[in-house]
Amino acid sequence: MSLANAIMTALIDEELTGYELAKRFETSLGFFWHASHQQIYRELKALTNKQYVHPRLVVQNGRPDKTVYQLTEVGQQCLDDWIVRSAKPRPVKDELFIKLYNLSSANVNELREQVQIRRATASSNLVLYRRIRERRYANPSALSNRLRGVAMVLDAGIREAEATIHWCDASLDMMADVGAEARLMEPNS
Amino acid sequence: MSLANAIMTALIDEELTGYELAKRFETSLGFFWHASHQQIYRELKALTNKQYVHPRLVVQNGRPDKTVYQLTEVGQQCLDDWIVRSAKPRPVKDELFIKLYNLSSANVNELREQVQIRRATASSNLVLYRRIRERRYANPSALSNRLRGVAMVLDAGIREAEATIHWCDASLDMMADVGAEARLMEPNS
DNA sequence: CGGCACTATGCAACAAATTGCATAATCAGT
DNA sequence: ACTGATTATGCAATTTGTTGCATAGTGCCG
Repeated sequence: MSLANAIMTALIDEELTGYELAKRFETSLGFFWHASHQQIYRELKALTNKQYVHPRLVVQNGRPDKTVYQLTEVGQQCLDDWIVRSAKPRPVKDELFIKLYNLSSANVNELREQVQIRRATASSNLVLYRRIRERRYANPSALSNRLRGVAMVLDAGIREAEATIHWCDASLDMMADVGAEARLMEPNS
Repeated sequence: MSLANAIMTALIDEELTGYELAKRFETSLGFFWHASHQQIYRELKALTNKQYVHPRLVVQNGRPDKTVYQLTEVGQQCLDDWIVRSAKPRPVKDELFIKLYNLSSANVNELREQVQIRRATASSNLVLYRRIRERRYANPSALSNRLRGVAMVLDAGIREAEATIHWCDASLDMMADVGAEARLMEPNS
């Protein structure tokens, strides 16, 4: 149900097409909630059936027509109700952690590489988030309530990226001398 | 596929029943990957079909018999192959973030509460993780390769919990004066 | 001795998410 | 004129995850 609410959130202050929504989920909103275009189109259909959003066909010259969706009163109401209900804890699912549970001299090089990739991703996210913050959320107390919430989420992204970078560095240190312990106790290799 | 690999990881150094696996996913392993018992039983069946694990019936006196699973050679091989392949980035899915995108004077109290809950959870995780680290992973350089990997994951948990706590505190500050902005611009409320 | 929690397993139905494919138009570059 | 990227939409199949239920024995508490 969260996806439905994420979509409705994106529709609060602008009408969007499925495609544009998918774009949002690749950039801004998508930093904190991911969804593919297939999910979005499917969900939009479901939301339309429930009358939570209203589709409007926009005829275009030359290119194929498109459908923009706007949030309805009922949709807004339902979103508001959802917001005040208790949020599920963030699910923990990180493949890399499972892999690290299997750290050995045989795979340490590949795992090191994967940690480096993670670091690079976090690092470029951090640059991006910081830039956004400077441009639009530099002074939180001057923001409207809604933008303040967005600033909080952005702040979470920044802190998480920072923590990830530090963790990667510490982990790379710890992996530096893995390999000394040869596979002596595993005669079958 | 990650669930399969998480299960096989848990089976590396002990035979376990489905039930015992489910326990692991509620505690140790479960701090970093969640799975319900239904998922586990289903996956164990699939793994058995693929010959990645081998079931062994243990007849019990009095209580019903149980089935313990052990990792096979093929399973181990397949796990090893998976480990060195690139890990998917950690999926971002946090309901609370979507809710915060909708911060307003109408819901600030409920959202504040939800942030407090999040803080409390992170805080008790932190205590737990730190205790585990002190007891078993205090001196990382003395650890075997495998345990070193586990220590890294634990470290990630600790850092994430710390970052979450700090974020919650900062957010609660930011939410302190939300509400001043009345809903003057929303006449329909 | 009655009830409740825990061990132990599993089905069925459903919801959510992923993967792969398919269409079809526009626009920029070679 | 051809190629490939981008806009724009969607189906179908599969996998993954959730919810609710069902069974059945054991052991503890009052």
